[in-house]
Amino acid sequence: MKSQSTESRIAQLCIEHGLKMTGQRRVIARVLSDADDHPDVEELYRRASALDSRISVATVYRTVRLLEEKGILERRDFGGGRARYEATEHGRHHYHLIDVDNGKVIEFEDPEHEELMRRVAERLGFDFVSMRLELFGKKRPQTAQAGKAPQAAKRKGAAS
Amino acid sequence: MKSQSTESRIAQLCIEHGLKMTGQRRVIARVLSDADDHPDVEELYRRASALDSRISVATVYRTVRLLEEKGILERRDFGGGRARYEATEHGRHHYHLIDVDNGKVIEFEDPEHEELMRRVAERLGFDFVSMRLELFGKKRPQTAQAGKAPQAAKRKGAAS
DNA sequence: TTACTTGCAAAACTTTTGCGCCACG
DNA sequence: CGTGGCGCAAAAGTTTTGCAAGTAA
Repeated sequence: MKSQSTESRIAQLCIEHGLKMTGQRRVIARVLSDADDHPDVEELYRRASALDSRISVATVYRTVRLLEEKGILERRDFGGGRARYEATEHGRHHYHLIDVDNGKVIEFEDPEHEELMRRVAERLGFDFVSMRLELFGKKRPQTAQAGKAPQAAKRKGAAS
Repeated sequence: MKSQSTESRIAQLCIEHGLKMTGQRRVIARVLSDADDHPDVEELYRRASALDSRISVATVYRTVRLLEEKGILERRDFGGGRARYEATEHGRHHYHLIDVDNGKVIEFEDPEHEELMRRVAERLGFDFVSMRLELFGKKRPQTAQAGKAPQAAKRKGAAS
């Protein structure tokens, strides 16, 4: 039985990967564990700073890069010029539908998908490591869904 | 019957979209039409310059951005820090498998896929605009396929 | 003609890094 | 204690932009 801990889920993974757990990493790990969206570095820095002001943005960059290399995080590009991050999922994957009119991100699942991709990788002689799937769409006018001031997505700085 | 033209395929699309066809755009359009890989701006600039030296990199940036907005090009992120471009395909889509050990990109098809994604978009109340699918994998040692000096992929500057 | 496009160079941004100090293990 | 991490500020790298001049339609 695994002893319960006060560490966040991601902090646990860091430990399992043999990383030195500094105060800063613990804070960043908690922020990442609590996030249910796709923050960029600037946003992670903002949230981490709120918990502990002794954190620099350079450390956030170094940490997300490290965690990505360890496979704990995955980097996404939703087209706002900044990389965005979310925890790697094992098993139940989800994907992203980006509304091209406002940059909003909607998550969706598609259970068959990963198995499909594993087979593709295998057919090509590769072991599956990870994947990204981004779907871009335009909200359909349609059913009693009044337009909510559709504003063109700026190129820099899209939303969650 | 469509009259045959000396314009490249992409140049034709530019015209159909009502874009003013300058000499620079024609050259860039030709380079893009001829490319069967995924060049970044620097590479496009290199190829375009070889055809006509009176082109600046700023114009390449402006042009790919314009063509992406028109839906003529699609931007890709294969993790080298620079955006890469390829012509939008209608119908027979292809996807990308990136070898995590050396950054090489392998294309593959998966005919069911687009239809699958169209249905997902529809289910969520969106019209399908485009999609990206990137698969990351590690070459399987296996069958009489001797290792070809697997060198870790640098973070900046991956290959074709 | 006239609005749009280009080249050039500077600016804007995101991300990485060198260095001296600090802290986890 | 020693190796590795941190903050700071500078550097590096990519992409955008202001402006004056040129060009397609």
